[in-house]
Amino acid sequence: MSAPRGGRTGATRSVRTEATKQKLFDAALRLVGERGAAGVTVDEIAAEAGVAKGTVYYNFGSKDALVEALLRHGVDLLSERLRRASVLEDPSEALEATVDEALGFFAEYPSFAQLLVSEMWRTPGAWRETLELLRDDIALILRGVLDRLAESRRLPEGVRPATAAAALFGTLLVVSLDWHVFHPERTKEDVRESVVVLIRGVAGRRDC
Amino acid sequence: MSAPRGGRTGATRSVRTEATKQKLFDAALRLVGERGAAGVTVDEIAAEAGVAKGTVYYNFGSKDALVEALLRHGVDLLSERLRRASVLEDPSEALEATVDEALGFFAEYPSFAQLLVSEMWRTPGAWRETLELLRDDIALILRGVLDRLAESRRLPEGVRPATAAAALFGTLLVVSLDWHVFHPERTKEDVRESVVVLIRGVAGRRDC
DNA sequence: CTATTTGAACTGACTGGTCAGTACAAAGGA
DNA sequence: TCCTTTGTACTGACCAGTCAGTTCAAATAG
Repeated sequence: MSAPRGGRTGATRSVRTEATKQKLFDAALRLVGERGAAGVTVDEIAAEAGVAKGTVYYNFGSKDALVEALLRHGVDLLSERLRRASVLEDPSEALEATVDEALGFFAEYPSFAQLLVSEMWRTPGAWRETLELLRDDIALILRGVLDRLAESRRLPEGVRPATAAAALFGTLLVVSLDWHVFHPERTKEDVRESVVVLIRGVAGRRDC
Repeated sequence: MSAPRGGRTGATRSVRTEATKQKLFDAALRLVGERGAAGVTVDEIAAEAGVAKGTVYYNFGSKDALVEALLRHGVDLLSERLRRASVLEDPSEALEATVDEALGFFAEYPSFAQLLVSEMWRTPGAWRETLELLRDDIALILRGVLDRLAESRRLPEGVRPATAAAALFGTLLVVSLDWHVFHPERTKEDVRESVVVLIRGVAGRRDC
């Protein structure tokens, strides 16, 4: 993750800092995901991380900056995984692998899904700019898969990849959240299977 | 919409009150949708509605109660419209009409879509119970359409209506929000068309 | 090898401001 | 007459951000 700050001693510097930042990330993600950025106090985050309040400001400068770092970090992780899955040779396989990665990621970091869904479409918002970037990042990856799918005629005539990408993202996000919040008893395989079957319906091999 | 508070005098009660409540709903919906419930003050809502702060408390009792009323009111409106569309004779037509209504509703009340998306999957949350009810309300309607679709073999083998319902809701919500927030230049017809085409892909007539 | 210095990392009490909710006297309206 | 609204003033809790001071590991000096 982010390189050590401009320090001169280059070497092992900031092993401590990096650990602290990680603790703060974990704590902040959990709390902010559950109760929203505005619903959590810096004191709570610090307490949850087992760190003094000043440390938050030492490391991130402000509450907003902490949340922004959280968003970037999470999306970087997600897009990395999606990107890797999305380049599989066969477009259909790539789509399924991408869906798989997204579900896996949201299952692994449900709080991030909550944070994302609750901040992504806020209109003025402290993170407009960042969020726009992040959105484009994900959208581009999904569009890539869908474009290739369209090229090999595996998408119904007339479907716009851009719309399909938004729809796919919405589906993945909402299915994951619904699973986590309202049906935690369902297994990952079960959810995965339902979504994949569903998506094959629209983007399956056209072999009938 | 929601009946006057436990009033005794039944009759013409609250013509004025109803107007005041409506002004508060409109103002609160706009502000809360944009900045989130925690990001808006009661003073702002009162000012936006052109009403004294005390009036908010006279009519709703608390900020939380106001937001809860807002959620209920909005979902009542939405589910009413969806329900009406969902009972069309032909399942495919019912699905398309339902999609149409949902997109229309979210286009008409984008702030409600924002409020919903940012509160729906919050885990402890002041409105857990209410939101759970609301979610079931919508989910049931969508499931109804999809079940009928499955009965008439227009859904791919193995698709679970419950998952499909969540997916559909996620698609509608996210496509609407993306349209409103990131692509406001697109026309309603254009968006509608792309979604309908997309959905026909998975739930179209199996006539190949 | 021991003593001293340096500075990044961290601490937590404190401040200034914000905001939900209350109080209440004085209208206005049916 | 009673229900509703207004406007203003107030309270008490809460909270983002600050800052003077502490800790400690590594660098430097003797």
